[in-house]
Amino acid sequence: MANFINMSFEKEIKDHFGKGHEIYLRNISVDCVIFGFHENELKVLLLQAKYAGIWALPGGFIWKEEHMDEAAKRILKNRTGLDDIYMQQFHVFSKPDRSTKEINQQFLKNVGVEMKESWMFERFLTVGYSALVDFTKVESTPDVFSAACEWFNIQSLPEMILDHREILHTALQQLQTNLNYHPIGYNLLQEKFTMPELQKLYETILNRTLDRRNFQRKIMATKILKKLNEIKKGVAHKAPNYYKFELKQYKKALKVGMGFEL
Amino acid sequence: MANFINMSFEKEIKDHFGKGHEIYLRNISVDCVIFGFHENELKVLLLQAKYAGIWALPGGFIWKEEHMDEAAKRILKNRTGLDDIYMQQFHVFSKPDRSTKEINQQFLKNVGVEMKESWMFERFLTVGYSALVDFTKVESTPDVFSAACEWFNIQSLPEMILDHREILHTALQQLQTNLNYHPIGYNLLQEKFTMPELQKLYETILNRTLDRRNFQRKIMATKILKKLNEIKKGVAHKAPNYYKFELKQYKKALKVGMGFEL
DNA sequence: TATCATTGCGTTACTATGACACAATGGTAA
DNA sequence: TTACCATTGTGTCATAGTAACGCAATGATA
Repeated sequence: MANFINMSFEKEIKDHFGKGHEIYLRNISVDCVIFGFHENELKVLLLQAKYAGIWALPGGFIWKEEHMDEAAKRILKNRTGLDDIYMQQFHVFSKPDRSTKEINQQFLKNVGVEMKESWMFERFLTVGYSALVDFTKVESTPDVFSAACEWFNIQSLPEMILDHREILHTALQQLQTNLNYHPIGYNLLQEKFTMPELQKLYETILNRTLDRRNFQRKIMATKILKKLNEIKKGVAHKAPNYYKFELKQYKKALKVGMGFEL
Repeated sequence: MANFINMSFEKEIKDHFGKGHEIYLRNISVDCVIFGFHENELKVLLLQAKYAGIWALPGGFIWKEEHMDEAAKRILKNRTGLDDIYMQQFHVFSKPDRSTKEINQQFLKNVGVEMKESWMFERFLTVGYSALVDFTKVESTPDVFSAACEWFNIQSLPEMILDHREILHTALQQLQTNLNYHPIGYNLLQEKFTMPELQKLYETILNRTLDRRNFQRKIMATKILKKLNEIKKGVAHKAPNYYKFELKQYKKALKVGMGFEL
């Protein structure tokens, strides 16, 4: 009945539940809210728990000798294939009943593994990290506990485990707040893009419309954009110009702030 | 040689190092940056490690069934006697070398306790919390590991363990940033206060002077203050008016923001 | 060649902000 | 008693930033 792949999977699960505490810090996990932007919609990457159907944020644990930021980047890399993405911790979630004990026990039962004690049955604090990535560059890959890894529109989310809905909501709020003080878009858009595309990104995140002309004036005032000598083709109306980010100014604005409100 | 007090202390230490992991979450601690304001100076409350002389932020651990916010409040209460203070987590510090192993081993040696293994020798992530308290209401009390608990002027800090200097610095920066968007002073000042007093508080935190007249105009525009029908007496010049906070508006502004920059 | 949605650039009124002036106050010193 | 003075309360003004809106240019499509 058990084939090679299942044997390997079973061993992996046994190792993780039985010996994970030897390589990971205890009682702490990291959960990542990975935002993407596609077809004028803000998306978030979720994992579907095996045997359960319910969805969860991509998460993981911190190696005993690893910086937490590195753990978050490792998780991002494993789920999306992406490197070098700016990630930000935004909150620690610490309700006393944050335990996946029942879910994990059910999971082990379904897998056919018996285990009475496990570090995975204990309570976990989780540190929320957020990332903004290029939707088109992501090769979404489920982890060992998950059956699927998919993008969801922020407006139509599925049922999620524990407090993951709250974590996601907090990340979104923080993103909206930061929008006024920090530039955005470098990881979310293609290298060259038009002004209406950038504006749509802002409007989607803020969930409100912005005045086209004022938006352009303010963005250009920050000098984070360079107007390219190139025009979009094949549109049934006046063709918009292409822009790209001035990385130097962009990174400066990330630190110092933009100095205006939208 | 050992008297009753020392016996009790020794037992407490043995329990903490030997069995603390039975009641606390592992690998996580909480450190509190407690700000006070006195004589136009911004102060911070620090503990002096026994037998070492070096100083540290008041900190502690999270009970297995306790919300992290409650743990932070418990620590604040134990060090200051204060209840009902708004505390905010502001960052998680997670460098891989965050371990007090050597310090703790030296401490045990000084106390005369032998212990080869302890959860206290492991690496700790720490969650930074900040609080603003009324300097005059604080009854500072050292914890069991500390010889002293004292206020320090933010401008003249002593040597501090681990990354506590960095934690403090981060808290201060966050405080300065938040000042533009959230009201401050409710816990830091007496119930009634004058406009120059409030302005001094802002100036001290921001570390720059503000225009007296513009400051008044902006603060009053937020409606978080109520002008009292009372004037300060015994000053050798024009007597300033007293004000108090309108708690309802104040709390609203805490959530929504102030809507201006200083 | 006219149409049309959309873009690029510009204008105007209004509001918030920084800088500063001046009179009022009430204890202090001549 | 009176002049003095540091400090407070209130107001003004020039400027910069913001929201709201106008209009011509563009280029594929009908």
